Amino acid sequence: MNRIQSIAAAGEDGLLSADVSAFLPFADLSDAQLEELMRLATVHHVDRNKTFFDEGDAAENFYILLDGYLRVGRTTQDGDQVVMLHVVPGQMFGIAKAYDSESYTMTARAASDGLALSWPSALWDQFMQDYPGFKEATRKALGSRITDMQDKIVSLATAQVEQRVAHTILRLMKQAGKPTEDGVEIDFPLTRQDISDMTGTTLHSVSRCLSKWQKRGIVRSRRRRVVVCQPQALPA
Amino acid sequence: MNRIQSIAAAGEDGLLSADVSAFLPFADLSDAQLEELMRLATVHHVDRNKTFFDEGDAAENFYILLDGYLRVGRTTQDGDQVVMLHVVPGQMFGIAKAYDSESYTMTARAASDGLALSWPSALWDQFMQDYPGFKEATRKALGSRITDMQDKIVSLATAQVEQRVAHTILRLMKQAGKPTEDGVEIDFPLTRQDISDMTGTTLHSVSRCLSKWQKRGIVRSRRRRVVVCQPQALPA
DNA sequence: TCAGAAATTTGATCCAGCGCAAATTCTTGG
DNA sequence: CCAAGAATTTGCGCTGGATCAAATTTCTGA
Repeated sequence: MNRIQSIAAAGEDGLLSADVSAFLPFADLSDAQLEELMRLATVHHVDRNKTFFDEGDAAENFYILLDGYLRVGRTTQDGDQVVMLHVVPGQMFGIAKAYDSESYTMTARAASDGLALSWPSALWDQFMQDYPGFKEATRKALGSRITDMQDKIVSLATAQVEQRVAHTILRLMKQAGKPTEDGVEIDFPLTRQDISDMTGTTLHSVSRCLSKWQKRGIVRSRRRRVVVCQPQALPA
Repeated sequence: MNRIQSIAAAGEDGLLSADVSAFLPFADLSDAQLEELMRLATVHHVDRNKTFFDEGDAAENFYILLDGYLRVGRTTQDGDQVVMLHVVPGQMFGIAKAYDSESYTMTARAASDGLALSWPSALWDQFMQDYPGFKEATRKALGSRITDMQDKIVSLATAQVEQRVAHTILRLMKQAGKPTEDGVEIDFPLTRQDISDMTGTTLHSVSRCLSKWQKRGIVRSRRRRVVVCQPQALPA
């Protein structure tokens, strides 16, 4: 049984698009280890706009995203969404255990239909010990989150709306860009409202930015889709 | 030789105000371990507004603050300071190693004259292994930083200037408040400019907030000093 | 003790971007 | 294929807060 098959078997799902052993946390494991890993895993399919977990929930599991994209963020009392980070395939999420938290501090929502594996948080310390890549991957995940959040704070504190939207588009393009004939397309459904939730502005302002840039040929966007044609022409 | 003396000896400084063994990272160590710890440590005195390290510097050391307060943040191309977090005595800082970074991502500046110990980053993994409290303290430190940064992002993305300033004052009061006859004083020099660097606004707007609140008896502030008289009366 | 620097206050003006409203376009389930 | 919902665009007026300017207060070092 090869590795992809072992995942597939665990998930009763012949169509998994990713090979978990290719992901850093579980690199360099024996087939026996991988089988054990998969035996303990739970497979989650989550439809677009549904959540894997909500802020405040007890942190019962930690996850790895196999396919799809997630928006992770908070909701304020008056209903504003604030999206703090995106998760792309191969990344861990729901890793409250990594920083001593008993419950999730954010909500993880599928931006496109999502497929993930999870393990009970009780296994966290064991994974940290047993799987060499796991500790490493955790460090890297924390590092990229912290620097992303720092960037976001600087941006919110000092940049104008246009620049914040531009930076966000560029980051998404790098994280989840797919080359097309006339530019790089962001590979999941992305509304004006989504972008405004990421940048602390309104969907109206985002729409105005995109319209302006489209007139200049910098981007091409349609409903839920954004293609970046001239990345270097985006402001600042 | 008691513990305080062992620190003092290491620093050729008879006046250290803190006992490092009382700090979580080094709790429950033997005297022999503490002496070894201190033998490897470097003592740093840093004047107000001077830095322990600057963003981009190679992360050669990690630190524990013994006395004073630090502002940790970034400077943008056009000179804006953005302060992301404060460090109070007993906390670790400069812990780039905890999240897989080769260089410091922020500048650590003394808000009041600062006293800290540092160790070479090469010792990080050894400390994580040998000192039971160290791993624990690292997790907690990462956790509180991440949640603080999340709060800050939500605040910047959704709250008005007044609320952001109020939240910041309250947080500083909790972290570094000293009771006085007519309220809780923030225990380090804090200018209007400093507060605006923390809240993504201008010193003028901060001054207007404080003036208004002072008229209502909510705060009492003078040059570089802020006393909170009625915390519950601050907006939101 | 005094001069200059640093910090604060306050007024006046202006504009980026929010809130609101309405029309339009795109998508989907029945 | 159509109806209803979802997403987007665009115009307009208003305001929170930035920017500019200047006076005042507080502190520090010579």
